[in-house]
Amino acid sequence: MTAFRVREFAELAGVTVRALHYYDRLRLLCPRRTGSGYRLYSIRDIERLEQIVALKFLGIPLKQIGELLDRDDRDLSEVLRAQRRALEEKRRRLDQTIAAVREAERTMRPGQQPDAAVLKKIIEVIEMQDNAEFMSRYYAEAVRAKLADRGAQWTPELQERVTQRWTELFADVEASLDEDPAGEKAQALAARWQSLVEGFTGRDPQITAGVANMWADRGNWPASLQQQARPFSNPKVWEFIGKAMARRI
Amino acid sequence: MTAFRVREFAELAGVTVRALHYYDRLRLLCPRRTGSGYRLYSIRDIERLEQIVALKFLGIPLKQIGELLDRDDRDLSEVLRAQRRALEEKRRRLDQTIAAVREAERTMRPGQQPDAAVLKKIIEVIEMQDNAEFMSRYYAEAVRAKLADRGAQWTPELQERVTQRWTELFADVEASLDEDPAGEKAQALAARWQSLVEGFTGRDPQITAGVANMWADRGNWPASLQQQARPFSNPKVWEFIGKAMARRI
DNA sequence: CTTGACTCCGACGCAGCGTCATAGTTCAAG
DNA sequence: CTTGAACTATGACGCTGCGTCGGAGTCAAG
Repeated sequence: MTAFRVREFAELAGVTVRALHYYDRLRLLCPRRTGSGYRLYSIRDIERLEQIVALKFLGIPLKQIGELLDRDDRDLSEVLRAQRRALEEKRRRLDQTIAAVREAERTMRPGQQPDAAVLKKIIEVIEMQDNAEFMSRYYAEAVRAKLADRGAQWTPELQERVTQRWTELFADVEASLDEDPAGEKAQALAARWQSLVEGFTGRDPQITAGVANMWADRGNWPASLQQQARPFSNPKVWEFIGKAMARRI
Repeated sequence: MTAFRVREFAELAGVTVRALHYYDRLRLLCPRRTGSGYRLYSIRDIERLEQIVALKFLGIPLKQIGELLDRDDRDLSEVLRAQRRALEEKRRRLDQTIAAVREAERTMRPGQQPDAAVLKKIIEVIEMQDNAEFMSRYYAEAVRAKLADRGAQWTPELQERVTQRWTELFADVEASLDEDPAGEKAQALAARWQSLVEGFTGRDPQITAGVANMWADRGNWPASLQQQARPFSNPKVWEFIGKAMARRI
């Protein structure tokens, strides 16, 4: 039976010697040995190596590959499905990231723009991708607010108005959870959402401070909101709005 | 001036305390300190942090982010362009990977197929993606050949014929390097290429052995090939064929 | 026997933190 | 003032998939 030593085998197979050592140590691919300890690879080994490379290419961790190849049953189809889904999700993210960079580049064309404006574009996209981070935007605003001047002209009347707008919007969104996020109704809700965000956090710094504080300190939420069993905590609403906003890009 | 300690700041900004520690140690974001060493974050810090998060989101390494933010000039647009291209390339790869998994899943549906066949599908795609690995396919075949029976019916006449076919094909490809890889001519070349590969490596194991040996041992290439200043080493040819093959998928 | 080309194994490095472990700080309640 | 809970700081190891030494053994040729 013809056999190869690591170097030759590695070149033939298109991997590095180090990788073969590593697979050996992980018990993924353990060749025979000579009396003096040299590795000897044979035909069985190259087939197994090809399988390893193929699965690794799919982004499956080596540890899992080992289990897969040893229990040679139909785990594989399950793994493939799961991996494909993970890859597709990754691609969705990647697409949005690319869109973000394009947008940033476009914004930059004028040339004299400071980095800040460009980077904010990116941040917006980040926040749309993940509901948790989506929320963090308000926290970020909250920081600025706290640092500016706490509750300057944040009158109880204004607070009431803001609260009411958000409450209504949340109620409307909750009532529309089974709509298509790309559909008209959802897009209208997304537009309202955005206008609320911009209207209150973008214009008047004093009002910004007030809104931000409201978001930041859950304990300080007005009674009208607290009564609703923490309405802002309904993840479905955030999820829905996240999707709808994503379609607006 | 209002300031925050790590925990609060981290929650407000949507990152972890550990990350802030890490950014500090990398000199990316170094807040002020209290007398006893506690970190104190202020408004400047959150802006910088937002920029860091944005750039990190694009996949730019932290080290480079530090340099970018410190030299606050138009390096940024250059970086964005480069990063976008990298992301787009990544996306291309991802697409092909997903296609590979889908194909593998499809092949698997019958159920009784051994893993080997499924994984080979994936390997084919891997090799199309990267010229270097594309070449490795022949090396892989070479291993099997060497392990089978060296040079069984690999007569000099046959060797001459094979050599001539490949030589012709290489010459034709080299002459067409400025064609569109998706165009008719290129696709015809790709078809010839594939038929050569399949015709000689797929059918007769004896011939397979011979061809494989030819590919594997550069030193043994027939004089007719060696004369050509290592024609198989012209990376442009491999690149072109790689692209053309990719369009065939 | 020497030389040069391989081989072995062990260990550190990288990126970006997560996760203890150990020790000091702060602040309010008792 | 003390006590305890809740923070904070630093340091070190872990993870992935190897790349890259470094010291030491092996093998075939000259």
